Amino acid sequence: MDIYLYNTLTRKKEKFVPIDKEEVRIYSCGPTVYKDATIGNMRTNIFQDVLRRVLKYNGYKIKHVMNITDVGHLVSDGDEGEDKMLKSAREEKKTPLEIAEHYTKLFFKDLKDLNIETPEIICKATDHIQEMLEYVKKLVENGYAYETSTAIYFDVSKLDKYPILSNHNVEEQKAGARVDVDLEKRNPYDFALWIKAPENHLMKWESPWGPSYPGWHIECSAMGKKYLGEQFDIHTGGIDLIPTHHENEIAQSKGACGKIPANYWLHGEYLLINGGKMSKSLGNVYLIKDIKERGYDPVVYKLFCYSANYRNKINFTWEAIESTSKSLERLRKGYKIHKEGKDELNEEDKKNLSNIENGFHEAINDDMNIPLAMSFVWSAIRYEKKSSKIAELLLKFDTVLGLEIEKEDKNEIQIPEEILKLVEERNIAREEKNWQESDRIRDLLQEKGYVVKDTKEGTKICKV
RNA sequence: GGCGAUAUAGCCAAGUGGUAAGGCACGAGUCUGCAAAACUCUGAUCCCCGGUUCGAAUCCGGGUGUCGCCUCCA
Repeated sequence: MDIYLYNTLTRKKEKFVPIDKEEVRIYSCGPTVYKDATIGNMRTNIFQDVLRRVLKYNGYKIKHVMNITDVGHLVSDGDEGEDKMLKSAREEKKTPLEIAEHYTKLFFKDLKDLNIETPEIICKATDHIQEMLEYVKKLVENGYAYETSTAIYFDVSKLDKYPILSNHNVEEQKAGARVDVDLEKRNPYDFALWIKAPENHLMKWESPWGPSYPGWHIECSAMGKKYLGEQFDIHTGGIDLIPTHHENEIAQSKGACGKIPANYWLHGEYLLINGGKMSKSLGNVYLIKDIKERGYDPVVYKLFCYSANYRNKINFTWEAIESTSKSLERLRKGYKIHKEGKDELNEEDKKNLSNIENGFHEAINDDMNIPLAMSFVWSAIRYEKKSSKIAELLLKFDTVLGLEIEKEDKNEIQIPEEILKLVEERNIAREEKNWQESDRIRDLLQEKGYVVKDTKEGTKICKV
């Protein structure tokens, strides 16, 4: 079955044809490890993970590279300002290395919590200084870069076309150019490839231009080329990377190798908080940690992201998380019921299930239409006959969704002795039809944070 | 000001020419001593106006609203 992906380069949904028939090569722009990753960042990681899983579902092998930016990402893209790593190091009174290690660790913890697969290759910018330097030298040799008193700049006017991903008009922007113009820059859109380090700069390396450090965009070009070659299949990132980072990455590749590095450019839309932007000043920046602290399985957040297409904005509210939490619980329970189901499936059932499977496959192959795919998952869950065959199908779907559908409800385990004793007392009262006493104990349990459910299989208890 | 996105039931949302997937909530029912849970059932003609068409949520034109980017940001 063909796969279709929306390509930012052409602004169209295109049939996906990999360079290599068996292995798909993907590059994803990873985190700048100077602060906590937000749930917004994680939305992008979730979409990238779904992409991997969909490709695998279709039988492809994956070679997926993700970078860790631990140097070179400046506070301002005007190439003024401080390196983000250094700023955090100063503020937290740690070394840049400590900062990077700390936040890298937290980042991978989030990925694990969300059941996101780790890319095959994780590469740190600071481990590839030589590759980046070579890349810059190449750009200078090819006539695409020039030196100023502060940095080596990329000359965008040397390209046949500069903004090719985004539509902004360079000429018009020039007219309204900002005040803090670097007079040594030839064009307003020229960006720094390599930056000369001031005297006391913490992170710097020897180079033909003296002690210096890389610009933000060069790492992805250099590492992408090293691990995936001059041209690979898919490049992903958040939508905000389109006008600066990815535009500049393409510029660099065209200058150094004469080609656009990836055939398909996929971008994940933003997550909104209560209908607006997530920002520190509004105090609405949430982390995966916050979701856990409210007692939700982090995977709930992942399922929440599945309610909309990755190319549409999605609005985060705690109400939505609560609603999604119920959905996840029902999915997992539904799976369990099928797993233990003993119904025989006839030809008719097999045909129905085959239709569900096809519908799911078509949906995920259509530019990862997960919301539509989920409707087929629900059809399987709610299928009237209960059979382990359906459970197997659900597990197959979960290789794409990664919802840990087979995970048992934690609440049914680990109930304290004291609580179990009260439940026992209540059951005795119920047997004696002493409803007053049994209801009293039920209220007491409620106060202690537990809810009882009297099912046919006996009384069950779980945390509120 | 420039660029872009979006407007579908109470909420989230799929659907881009043939009479509206799915999830959550609400309501009804089954079950239960009651309750909860579970299960079943139930709801929209698609922002407004005009046009194209046998036929439009879906195409075209105009309008209105919301949001994002253009400075760092996934």
